[in-house]
Amino acid sequence: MSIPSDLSAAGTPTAPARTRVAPSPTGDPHVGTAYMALFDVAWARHTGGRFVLRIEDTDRVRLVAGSEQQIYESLDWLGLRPDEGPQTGGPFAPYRQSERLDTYRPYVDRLIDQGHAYYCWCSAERLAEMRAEQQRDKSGSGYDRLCYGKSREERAQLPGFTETPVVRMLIPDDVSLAFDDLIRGEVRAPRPDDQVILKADGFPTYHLAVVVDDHEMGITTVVRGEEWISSTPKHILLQEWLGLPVPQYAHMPLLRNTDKSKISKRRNPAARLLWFREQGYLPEALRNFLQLLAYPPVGDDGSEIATLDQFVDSFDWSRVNTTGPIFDVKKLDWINGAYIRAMDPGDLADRIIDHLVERGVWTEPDAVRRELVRRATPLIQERLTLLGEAADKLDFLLVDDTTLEVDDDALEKLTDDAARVVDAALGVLEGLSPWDAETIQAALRAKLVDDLGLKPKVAFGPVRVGITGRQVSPPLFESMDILGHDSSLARLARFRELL
RNA sequence: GGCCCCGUUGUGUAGCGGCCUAGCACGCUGCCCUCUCAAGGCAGUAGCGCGGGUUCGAAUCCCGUCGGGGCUACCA
Repeated sequence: MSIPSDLSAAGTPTAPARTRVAPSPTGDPHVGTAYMALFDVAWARHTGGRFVLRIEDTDRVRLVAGSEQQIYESLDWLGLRPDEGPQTGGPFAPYRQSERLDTYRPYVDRLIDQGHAYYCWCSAERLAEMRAEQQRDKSGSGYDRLCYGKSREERAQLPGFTETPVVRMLIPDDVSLAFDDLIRGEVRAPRPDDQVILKADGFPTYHLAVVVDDHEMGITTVVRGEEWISSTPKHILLQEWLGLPVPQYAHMPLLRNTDKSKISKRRNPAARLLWFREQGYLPEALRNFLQLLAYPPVGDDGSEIATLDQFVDSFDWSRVNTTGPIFDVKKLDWINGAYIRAMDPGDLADRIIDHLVERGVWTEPDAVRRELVRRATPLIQERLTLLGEAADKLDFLLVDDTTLEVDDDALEKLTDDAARVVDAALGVLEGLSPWDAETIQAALRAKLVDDLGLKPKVAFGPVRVGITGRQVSPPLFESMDILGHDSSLARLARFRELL
């Protein structure tokens, strides 16, 4: 018998963690945000802590209206609602960086006073030229500190001057480049440039803002993507200069496109978090899938199907992989199907309706129609991968007998027996009672299979096409049951004329 | 280019020096079941990037190499 792996952890209580996810409202929310949020939630709940949402809207140029709202909605949809954030509030409000401008300025002034930061009046053009030159010479990159140690007046004499200055960090020669990572252990990062921390428009850059806000909001564990490893020394430096505690860092592996590049909306539609909802994925399934990326299964007996609670209970940073997983939706499809199969049919029917109405495929169904869908849902439940597929599978039940279209393909594939079969079926079905799946099947089987000696496949094929218009459909007899005696007969009679 | 990070079947993972003739799941293929399609059951397919060490023994440790990725913005 194996020993629970978290036995030792259970003995050493961990202090409640405060984690945060900090997306930028610069477009449709990204799957990466959900991925980070999931691990944030896992750690926060595992330790009895809190999960915070902070909106990082310091890039005024790339700001996209409405995307902040979408962030809330998609996080809620996924069941990862933050404990604190702009929409829920909390003790450290405001949770939107654009509303916290006053808090950053004093930190900047302190850094300038201490000599750790300096003004820079270099124009964008000069900076661009400088970089181009460094490219050519293959000389070291980074700001050349032209402005360092100069007053505004002194600098104004030199070319490439601009009126509105930025503030830069003065990276010392002995910056510490190594830090501890919860997932990777000791990590070494590249030597940073004299990074801008305050932009000309008065907004802080990410680097200053995260450090200040993470501190002000009491964040203890920073969970973010691997792409931030190279920036971490800057953040730690700022924390040291400012005398702030250094939080624990957990740099998650990057989700990737099939070509192994960092997942992007350009190359992968699934990079858009909203895409999953549009496609008809269940939020529980997506969450379960995300939980499997760069992390071993945590379900019973190692099952990959597992609840959030199971994930939370067994959560351990050391189990997070360092390799960036390729985001392949195939597995998600299977998981989604598994969740659909496990649902209560009534709930599933409601979800199907909601989804289809939301997508504009169906109009809001009336009571009769809704009941029809509820009755038919069990027939398609184990045949669904995505919610949206229900429309196509249920269509034949929702259409009038006279408007039911018969697939040309299905028609062509019928054998010469078809007319004979339909006639026989019509005959035996005419006065059939009671009208239920079992009786229908028994009657049809007795007549077509036993009497006419047809193979079941050949016998029921034409009936299926007549009833559903397709070669492939939900179970035939149950479908006829739901359709009712009159509709079924009407369809077969009408179909007979096509033969 | 420079600096970092990473490298187990097609994909997600297990493996933390002997239990590995490398396990599981998805996918794919075949068979069974069967009113079609699914679901389910069974079987099969395919992997430790490469080369050196260390060791009695390496997927597991070290070095190199190759490959992939990230960063290198007044974007996050």
